[in-house]
Amino acid sequence: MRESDASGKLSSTDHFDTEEAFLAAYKAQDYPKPSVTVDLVIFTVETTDLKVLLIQRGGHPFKGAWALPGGFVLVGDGVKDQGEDLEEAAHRELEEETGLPKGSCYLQQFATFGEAYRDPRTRVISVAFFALVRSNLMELVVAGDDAAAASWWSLSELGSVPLAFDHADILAAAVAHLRAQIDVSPLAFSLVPAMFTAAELREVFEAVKGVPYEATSFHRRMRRLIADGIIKEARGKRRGSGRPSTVYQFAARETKP
Amino acid sequence: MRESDASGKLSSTDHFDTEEAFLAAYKAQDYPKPSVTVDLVIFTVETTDLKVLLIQRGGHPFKGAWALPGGFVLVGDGVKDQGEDLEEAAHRELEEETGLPKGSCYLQQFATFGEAYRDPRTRVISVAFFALVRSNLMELVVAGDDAAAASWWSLSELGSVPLAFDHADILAAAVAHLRAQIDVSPLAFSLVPAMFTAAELREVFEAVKGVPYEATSFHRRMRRLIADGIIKEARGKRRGSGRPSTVYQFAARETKP
DNA sequence: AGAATAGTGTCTATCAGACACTATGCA
DNA sequence: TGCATAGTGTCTGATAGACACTATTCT
Repeated sequence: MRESDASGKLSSTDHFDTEEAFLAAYKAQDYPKPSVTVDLVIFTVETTDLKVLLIQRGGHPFKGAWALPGGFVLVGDGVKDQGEDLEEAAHRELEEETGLPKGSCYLQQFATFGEAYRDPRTRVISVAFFALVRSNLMELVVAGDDAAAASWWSLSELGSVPLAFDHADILAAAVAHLRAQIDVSPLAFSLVPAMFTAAELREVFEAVKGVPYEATSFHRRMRRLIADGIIKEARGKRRGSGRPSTVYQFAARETKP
Repeated sequence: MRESDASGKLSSTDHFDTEEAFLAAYKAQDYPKPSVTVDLVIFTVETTDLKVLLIQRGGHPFKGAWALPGGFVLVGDGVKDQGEDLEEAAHRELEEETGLPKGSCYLQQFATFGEAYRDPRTRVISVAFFALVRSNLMELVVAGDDAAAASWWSLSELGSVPLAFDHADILAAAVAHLRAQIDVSPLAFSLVPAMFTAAELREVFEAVKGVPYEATSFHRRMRRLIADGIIKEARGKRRGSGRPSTVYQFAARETKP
């Protein structure tokens, strides 16, 4: 079956001697293709709560329902111009929906959702990304150039809100990925401001994992992060209602002397 | 931009009162769409070596080069018939390429590769899966109904073999996912026969991680797996050139009494 | 008996939770 | 001085590596 035009390769090509000759003669066939979108699960942490940005749909289907931001991957004409990379599409949608420019947020693909009939209109395959917005940037998020409303939702209050399409599944998968990765990756540093205290970093872990962390064990963790060169102390102290706290910064950029 | 037909939603829909009315009137638009394929990284472990199944391409582009098995996702007409799920497509390709029926192998999506120009012909977005073949089933793998050669390659010998398309990247990502997940998931039990010894399971970990494991610590791990109800002892002993070894089996199906 | 493989006991190092304790600011 | 928050010291329990030791089969 693979060698047939319908499911194997794009066309019968064995009679071309060189790859150049083949490509020059190649014409894209017109078999049915799915639409491909990127969907974004945009996270932030505010007051020990993990929050996600949703938009309210203005049109059918699922008119009025809340949904993940997203949009189509632009593929050009598919031959001379193959369009934008998936990451480019995700960054473009992130900026369109939130106003946050590329580079201000961590963005990572985590799964692809392509079940038949997940969109009632036509076959749509959606590559899902999660974005991490530092808590101090959360305020800057505007509704985008979209007429629809955009707002931050706590995960806890989302239990009773039906989301459009299979977006509840996508959101659940994103949370699972974030929870699994935060202990073995520097993801947490993308959810705190560039300068942060031990308590702020701990609150990020608590919000993501949904369980309290021992402040004392967490200080040990901070000391190990310093010993390993992952973070370092920054100048100054953060003053609050008690003893001023040490301020840290992520050190990954300075590890190369 | 999202509200325009080209990049926002599939069509302007705000003038429909109900979702049913909208769907009845909906016609798929004809914007450029990418081709979508599934690619398979099929792993097995033989004699402490992690191996992957590759096929040799019979046509351009990359004629003669070794590549991951894969093929197009069938999407029907995209409206009344939206075609097969991504997992179905992966299972279908696995059976076509190896003769291994659905259910005999573990299959999991791990990433999607959609960079522009990764296929010189046209825009192709590929959802990558890895499959785990039990070592005792490895022999049953036939070349499939494809004329091209299929053979198992050790990861170590693949360093000098250039793969087609971006398949070297896909393979590297698959190995990274497998390595990261094997310690925190039951994946290893899909790489050994249904009945296995401690040494066989240990060899799977060694092959996947690429480092030797202490046999003594590994026995402790077996005892904990039994205590946690993950595995259980099977009847009989495996006889070899030394003391016969205990035989174990995965217990996940029997945890519910 | 000796080789070969399976499996245990025990010491040690590492790390997390628990909790008592000290440190340093503010009102 | 009392309160609030930051941060340390230390005990305990769980787990991995190292290694000496025992167990069971084959030749």
